[in-house]
Amino acid sequence: MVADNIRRRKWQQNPDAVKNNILETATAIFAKDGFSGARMDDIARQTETSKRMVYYYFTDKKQLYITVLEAAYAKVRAAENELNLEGYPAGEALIRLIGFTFDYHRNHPDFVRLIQIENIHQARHLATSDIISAVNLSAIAALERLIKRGSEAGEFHSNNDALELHWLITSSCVFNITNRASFQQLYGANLFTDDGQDRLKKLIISSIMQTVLA
Amino acid sequence: MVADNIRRRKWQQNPDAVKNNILETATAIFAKDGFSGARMDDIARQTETSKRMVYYYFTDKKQLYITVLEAAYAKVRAAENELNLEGYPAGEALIRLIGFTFDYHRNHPDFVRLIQIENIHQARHLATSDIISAVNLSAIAALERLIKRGSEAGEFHSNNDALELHWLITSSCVFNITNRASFQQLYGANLFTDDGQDRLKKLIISSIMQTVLA
Amino acid sequence: MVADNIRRRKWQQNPDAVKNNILETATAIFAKDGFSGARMDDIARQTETSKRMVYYYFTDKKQLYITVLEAAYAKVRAAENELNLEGYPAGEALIRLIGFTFDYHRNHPDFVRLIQIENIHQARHLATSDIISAVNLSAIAALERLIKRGSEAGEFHSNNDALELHWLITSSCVFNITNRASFQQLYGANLFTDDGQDRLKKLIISSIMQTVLA
Amino acid sequence: MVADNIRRRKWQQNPDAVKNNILETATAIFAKDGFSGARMDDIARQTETSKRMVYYYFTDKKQLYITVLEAAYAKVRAAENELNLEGYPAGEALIRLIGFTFDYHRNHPDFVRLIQIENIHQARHLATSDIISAVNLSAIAALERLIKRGSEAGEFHSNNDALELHWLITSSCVFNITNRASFQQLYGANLFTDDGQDRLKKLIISSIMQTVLA
DNA sequence: TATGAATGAGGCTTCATTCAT
DNA sequence: AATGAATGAAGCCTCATTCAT
Repeated sequence: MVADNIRRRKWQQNPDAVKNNILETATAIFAKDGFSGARMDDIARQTETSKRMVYYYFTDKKQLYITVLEAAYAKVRAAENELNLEGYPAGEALIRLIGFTFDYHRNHPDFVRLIQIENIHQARHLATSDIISAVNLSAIAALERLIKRGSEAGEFHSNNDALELHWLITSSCVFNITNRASFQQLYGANLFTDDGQDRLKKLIISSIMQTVLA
Repeated sequence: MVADNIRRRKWQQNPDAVKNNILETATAIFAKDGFSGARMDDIARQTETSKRMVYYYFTDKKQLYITVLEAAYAKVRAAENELNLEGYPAGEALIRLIGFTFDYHRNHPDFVRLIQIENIHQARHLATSDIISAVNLSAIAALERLIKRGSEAGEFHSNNDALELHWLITSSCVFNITNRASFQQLYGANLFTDDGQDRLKKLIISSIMQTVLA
Repeated sequence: MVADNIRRRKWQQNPDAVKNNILETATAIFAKDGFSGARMDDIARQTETSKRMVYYYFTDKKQLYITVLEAAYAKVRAAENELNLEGYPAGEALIRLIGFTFDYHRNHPDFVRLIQIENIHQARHLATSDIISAVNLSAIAALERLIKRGSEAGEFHSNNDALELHWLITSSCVFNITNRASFQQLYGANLFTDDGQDRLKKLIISSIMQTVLA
Repeated sequence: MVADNIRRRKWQQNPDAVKNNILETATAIFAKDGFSGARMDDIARQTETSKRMVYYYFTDKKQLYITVLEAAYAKVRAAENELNLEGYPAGEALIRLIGFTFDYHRNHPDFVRLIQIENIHQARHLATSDIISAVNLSAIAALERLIKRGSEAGEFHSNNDALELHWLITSSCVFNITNRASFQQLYGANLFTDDGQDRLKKLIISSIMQTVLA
């Protein structure tokens, strides 16, 4: 606002700042309006640069969208790495992982919405991104190690499947965000207050832990 | 050409058939491409009538979309009524309900996708539809009765909340459809074969039943 | 100019007139500016309809260009059919053919320019048009029959090749138009007055006839 | 990277090399895509320098194009000087000139294509170039001397006009290149094999010599 | 009720060029 | 002499919708 021109200058010759600024704006708008619904003009306008710059750095709408998607996934990985599941007994580690997953999705609704949008488009863009596969496979691998640890320690029963478990955990955590609007519309806001969310988190943890434990 | 004309004439006598035809086509296309992604031209072309008729009967894109949504919800209600949960002991009834919910979503992916799309648009259109609220509230009421029965019979513990339970059941069943594309893309198709789906269904049932049972 | 609205109405519901109007305008502009140089906006503006109509009937710039090209070729065929070479002794028929070719190109500079443009683009669009091949092969066939007649009558020597002859005739007639601008620029306008053109026509006829005659 | 820097430095010491490099690249691209079709970005990218240098040395697209055109013409002049027609009897000299013209155009398709492009743009840029006129007038002068020699020697008849003859020779030689793409597309590649080209060259020589000789 | 023709507004993208260093 | 970043103007095309019959 203050001295728009000066701010412009600041961007100039600072490609990464410009790119990040565009990416953040685009993330919000794609998450809000979907791929087709998003307008390149809107994105550009909410950016601190020009429409031309969006194309300069991201080529076209589709590339921009893919980059947004990749950046969102990269952020999850970063967060997951900080969890340090290896430092806890398997049971506790799993509880932490479920809690983290629940919270992460809750705190990053844009990320969840992007995946949802991607699914509506048959995950066509995911297909072309190596980065994204990598992120996710590493998450499964971590869970596999965790399960193995739990089984060997006698904490977990021996039939747990990492992918299925991941699916089960993710399903509720994702749904919690993706269908919040329709749920709230139909049944009121009770489940989405802080209290309600705590109850749901405990519900998920309890139902999953009982399934996993020996 | 002649055959074509005859078919055309058939429509002319039968407005409801025309409307249904348009509605079915629109359902498929909205489910496939989302609201913004769907093209009125595509819908009209895949219809057995003309574009003008689509507007004649449904006014504009938004109205058409809302009608599609309402029609989808109406179909669920019809299906649920056939379940007759009252005829079984509470535990068995709940297992049947979860199984039904899983299967129903699986068999009606377009319905699920429409709700997803609706959520991406903040359930704005749902808000305007009375039909839809009604359908859902009756589902919760049925579940409440079931839980009460289970508690009274000593089968279920006494702290189960119908809405939370509905949320938990629905979450996995919906996610199973909505995020199938991205899951498959990232982790392969194993979970989505008939076998894989059976395993997931059992997983949900088991995790939920252990949470509910006394 | 007079009652623009009324004229608009006249177009309405008269697709062929609209299409022809667009095609003529587009022919002139593509001939003048080349494919890349031509502006869809210019074409639309010089049309008696709107830009939207151009796309409605011709899909995109490329399709419009191809249609223009095909229409131009179709016109040549129509003209050639009126020549009735069969009605003259071979020698005279050939002289008429050369003269016609010279005059036709001279009178249809847009046609020639279109072919030139097409050549600059490596005749890529010609490749996709069946219509155009057909037109041209029939021209060669006619020349072949003419040569055969001339040989059998002893008028022509027996080694004439239709395709080579066609090439030789066409080369000068085409060049006369395509390189007129640069020639005139460099050597003045003398060759392109009516007199000059008559001299050139005679020169071509004489040089070719001497080559063909026995 | 290191090697790249070294190469860059080499240019820095050698402006003419940079200019030539740009000019050659630009020649090829203008010849391939026409004026409007050529992209400054493409030219710059295929260059061994940067886009900025293109503008630094050649101001803008139009100037670059004109310079390309002039450079192409300059090269023809150099070639023609090596012909030394004066050393042969007029008839033989003319045959050599036709052959040379045919071959030269065939060996310099880019040059021919540039002129073609120039003609499509009404030779507007040629108009502004003194260099180019000079080149061409000297060609006519040489032919004039040749004809005069032939007439005086009784080899040629006395009505030959240098400009018309130049036009006749050039027409086929130019057309051979400019319309090769469309010809090949429509009638196959036979005329453009080495054999085919020899036959065409002989055809031109024969048809022209018969016209010129006494 | 039905239809092919028509359309304004707005979408995405690309161009030649210039700026700050 | 050299460069990567930046840009306004203009290009092509598509959308939901309406009109005349």
